[in-house]
Amino acid sequence: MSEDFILSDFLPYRLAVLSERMSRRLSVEYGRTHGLSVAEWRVLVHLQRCGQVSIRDIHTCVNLEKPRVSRAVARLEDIGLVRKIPGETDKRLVSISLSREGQEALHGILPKARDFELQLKQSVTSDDFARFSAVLERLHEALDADPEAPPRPSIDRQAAPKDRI
Amino acid sequence: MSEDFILSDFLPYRLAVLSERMSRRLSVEYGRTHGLSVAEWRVLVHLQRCGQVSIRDIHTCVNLEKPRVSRAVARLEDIGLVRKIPGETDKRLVSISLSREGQEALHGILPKARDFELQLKQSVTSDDFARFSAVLERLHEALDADPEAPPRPSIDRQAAPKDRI
DNA sequence: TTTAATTCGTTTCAAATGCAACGATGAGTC
DNA sequence: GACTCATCGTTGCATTTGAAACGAATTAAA
Repeated sequence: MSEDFILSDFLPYRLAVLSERMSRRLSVEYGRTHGLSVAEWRVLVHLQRCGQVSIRDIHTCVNLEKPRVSRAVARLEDIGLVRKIPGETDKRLVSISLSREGQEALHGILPKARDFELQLKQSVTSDDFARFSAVLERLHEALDADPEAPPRPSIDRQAAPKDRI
Repeated sequence: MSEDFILSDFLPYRLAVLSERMSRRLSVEYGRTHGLSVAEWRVLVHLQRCGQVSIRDIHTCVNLEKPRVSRAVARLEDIGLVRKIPGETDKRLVSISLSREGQEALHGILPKARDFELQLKQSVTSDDFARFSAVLERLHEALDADPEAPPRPSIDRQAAPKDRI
């Protein structure tokens, strides 16, 4: 009976294993040196790129649940890496941005993150990596077409100077 | 200043997002219909392939922390999908295996899992997928060489008939 | 304007998580 | 055997998690 199902050949599992391994290795960099969690790391990086944003914006851009973002931002504010000021026009919104300390923390971490990614990328040819990326995109598209699949996070666009909160 | 770091281009993040999305979609199948968690799903599949195994074996094969495996197995036993009998020779070990109900549950789920994977794979050519797999392997190897990275899970080998607990 | 419906961020609460420690068993050494 | 050390699975416990509910603020509809 053709019942054999090999977990280690199963695509979702394989991706999960590699991803968890990679994330855990990366978290050593920002965790041990700065005591940051994955969520906090993502928030910082997003802010570095997008400037002044709302909780909602972070939520939709970095694939984190809203409460998780809220808590991560709260903690980052406690640590002093982030500023949180009430929205001007819309008082529901909160305007979040990097503090100088936050920028400095990122300066300390980003190079290591880059190095780590580079080390990974260098294990394959750039052509292979490009094809690899294309496959990732195709897999996303396959999920996009599946009504049961959760939505794909938005692209983290640099906010246009006038488009900021 | 070349400080721009684009999260959505960052390999670990990209893998995490795709993986989370895929796992979440998949969990709809076994979660909604059978009330299973990711850990429980992995345990069942591993048992289906490897027969009679210990907690330790599951732990090293399916990339789950030991307590998580222990609890997943305990719950699966409560539900009746799994048998748990004390080890014969070594009384520390526990021999875990699928019950008939567990096998039937898998019969209900595995086809859907296969379909889902097939749907994903069909979005790229088989050649592209093979290259993709090769890159995954190379990335694992890069992590293998990194002393800070967590170990890669063991391959889930079908236990030789005589090698079982 | 008043009312209803939405959106934003936070909080609540129950469940999941994972590290560390534990008791129990087994293996190695003397 | 007695003693130490390692391994197995479980449990304690503090933290994290996320779905749902919430109040506040805004928008849409009546």
